[in-house]
Amino acid sequence: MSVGSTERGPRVTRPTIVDVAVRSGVSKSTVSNVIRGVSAVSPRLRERVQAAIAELGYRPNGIARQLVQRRTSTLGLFVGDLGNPFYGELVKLFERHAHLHGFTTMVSNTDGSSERETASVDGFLERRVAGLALLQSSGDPALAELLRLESVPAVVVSSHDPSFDSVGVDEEKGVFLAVQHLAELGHRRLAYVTSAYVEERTNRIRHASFAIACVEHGCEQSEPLHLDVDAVLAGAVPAAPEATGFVAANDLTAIALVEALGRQGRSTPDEASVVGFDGIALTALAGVGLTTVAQPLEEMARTGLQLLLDRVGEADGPPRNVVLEPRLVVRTTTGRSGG
Amino acid sequence: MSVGSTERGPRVTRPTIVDVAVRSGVSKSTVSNVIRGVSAVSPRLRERVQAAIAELGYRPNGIARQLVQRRTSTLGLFVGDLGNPFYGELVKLFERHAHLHGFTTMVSNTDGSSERETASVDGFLERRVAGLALLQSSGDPALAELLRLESVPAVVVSSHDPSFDSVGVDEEKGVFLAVQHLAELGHRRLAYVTSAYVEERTNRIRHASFAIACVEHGCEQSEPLHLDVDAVLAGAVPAAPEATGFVAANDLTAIALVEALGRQGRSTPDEASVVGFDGIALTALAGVGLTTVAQPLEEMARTGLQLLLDRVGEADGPPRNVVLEPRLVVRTTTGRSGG
DNA sequence: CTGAAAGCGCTAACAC
DNA sequence: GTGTTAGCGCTTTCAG
Repeated sequence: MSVGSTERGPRVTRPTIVDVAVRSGVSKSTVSNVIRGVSAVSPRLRERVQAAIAELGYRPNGIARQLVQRRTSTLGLFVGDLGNPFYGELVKLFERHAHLHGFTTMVSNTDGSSERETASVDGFLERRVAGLALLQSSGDPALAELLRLESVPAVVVSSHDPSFDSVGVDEEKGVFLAVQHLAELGHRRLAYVTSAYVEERTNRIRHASFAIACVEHGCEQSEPLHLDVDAVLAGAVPAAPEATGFVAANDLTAIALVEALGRQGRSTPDEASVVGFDGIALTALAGVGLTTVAQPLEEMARTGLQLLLDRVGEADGPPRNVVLEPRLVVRTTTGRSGG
Repeated sequence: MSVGSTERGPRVTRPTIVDVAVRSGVSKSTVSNVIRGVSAVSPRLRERVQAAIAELGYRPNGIARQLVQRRTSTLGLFVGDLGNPFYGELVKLFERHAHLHGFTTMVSNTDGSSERETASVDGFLERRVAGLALLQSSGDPALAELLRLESVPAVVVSSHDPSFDSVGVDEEKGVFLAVQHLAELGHRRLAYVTSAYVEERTNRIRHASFAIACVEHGCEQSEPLHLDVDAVLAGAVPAAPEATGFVAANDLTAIALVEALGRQGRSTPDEASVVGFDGIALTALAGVGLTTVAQPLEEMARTGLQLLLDRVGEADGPPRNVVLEPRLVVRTTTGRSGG
């Protein structure tokens, strides 16, 4: 028989539903009924129970509930780098919506490592999460295979994956907008720039889209550049291709590129134009003024959660892949070719 | 009697420890023993059990385990704004260390709202988190009172709170370094700048420290400025005091300030010098080159987790408050007064 | 070294 | 309406 402390305040063992039942002179079920607000309980009893709950400082044990219900209201989130404001913002929005639906989120920062991913999946699965959201993943096929095997609801957010439910922007369109913008400004020689801060699959599709868009706009493609962002942060001055227009795989890479070009004496937008991808709010500020292809973060988070909750709610059927529209935001890192 | 599916692959009901026991012809306890790796189990049985586990694709149910053990290995994290890279980075580091210690983290983004905080505490408490980390909090005394009442281990990270275990930087020292730097550059008229993106308690202490440091360095204080960062992001041109040196309450505010000053035709560092606080990596890039007071994030996360785990491990005693050293990072938003 | 049995705190039939 | 009962899947004495 559990006792708990009769007084509120620091306690060793928390009061249980039985304590509440005893104190209010009713059965466990009645207490349970008032807690859950189901099946009519007479006002008198309800009041007594609520009083006992307040006096005891009782809090339902969610663990026990989850065990008996054989389901949790916990979602597992994978993100590559929370230090990237794009993902920080995305996690924040996703968590906000999840909270609105009564779900709590567990976060795993994977640093893009598939070992870390796998380890976290194990943890999440043992904790019986209701579903998983991959805000950024290593793309390791073993992960997809594992999730399918375990048949846990999962959604890919901010990227595309035909084998999962997913929501992301129209990558081709986004890159197209960037190239079109540069072409209209008179740039004829363009270069694609990526870095370790870009998810590999995303990088591939953006790069491919870049190549296509260049052809469509009659632009010449320079050698693509793989920028070492950390080195730039540390003060290095990496070489960059001789293009006048640059399309970066994401904003983080773009601002590092602007910095790197600056150190070579190639200032934006006079000597070079740079377009980013993501739409990080910060990039609007402090001399950055990055021209970029913005993703509809809010809508992405909302849609991603919805897709996931649909699956959690047993929805069946083939994967649904939602494609959102990107938007070009012109600021000050792009200008007419040749000044 | 639970059955589960005998084949691996999509399943409705997962195999339990009983399924494993039956399949390997041993008792539940023996299976439990091999899972937990405790109490010597004969190699033969262990092998049989492990084979059954693999064949069934069995995964221990953490929920059941947590229930019977009456404790979880889950930590609750409060953060005001994950979109602020400072906190994104902090959460990432904290989660990393927690993971290393076998803990999983649940995140709640509070937007500094104490209602949201309270709602999340309820959720966390029902889920019986082992401990709570406040990476940023509204400072609402009701929250502190609630946590004390519930006697849940808690730690405040990146800020100070005598009523909790906490780890943060020496705020006075940090602001002192900023003011000293400006004074040495010949600035005699200084202004303190804050915004809605600064935790209130942190703001108060930094502002107070600023006042003291100004006196110590014989500087004049202009009217403090409360900057509307979102308005700046949206393109507004807010007025700023006539000082030549500015100390911002954090980096986000600082870069918005640099931008706002720029729009008034007061470029940094020529017409005005700005010092931030936090040390967000991004501020090193792309024309920002923010001079700032950097906080030792990694050490903060590590120490914070350690303090928390000590409490989770029943450690008793008065609150421990760890104070870390801030470091001035001079970049390009500060220069000699008058050019 | 292995197994049987008693719960952890709660929900969800099913009786009363 | 309200109480009784049988578990959810696991750990943990305690016998054998």
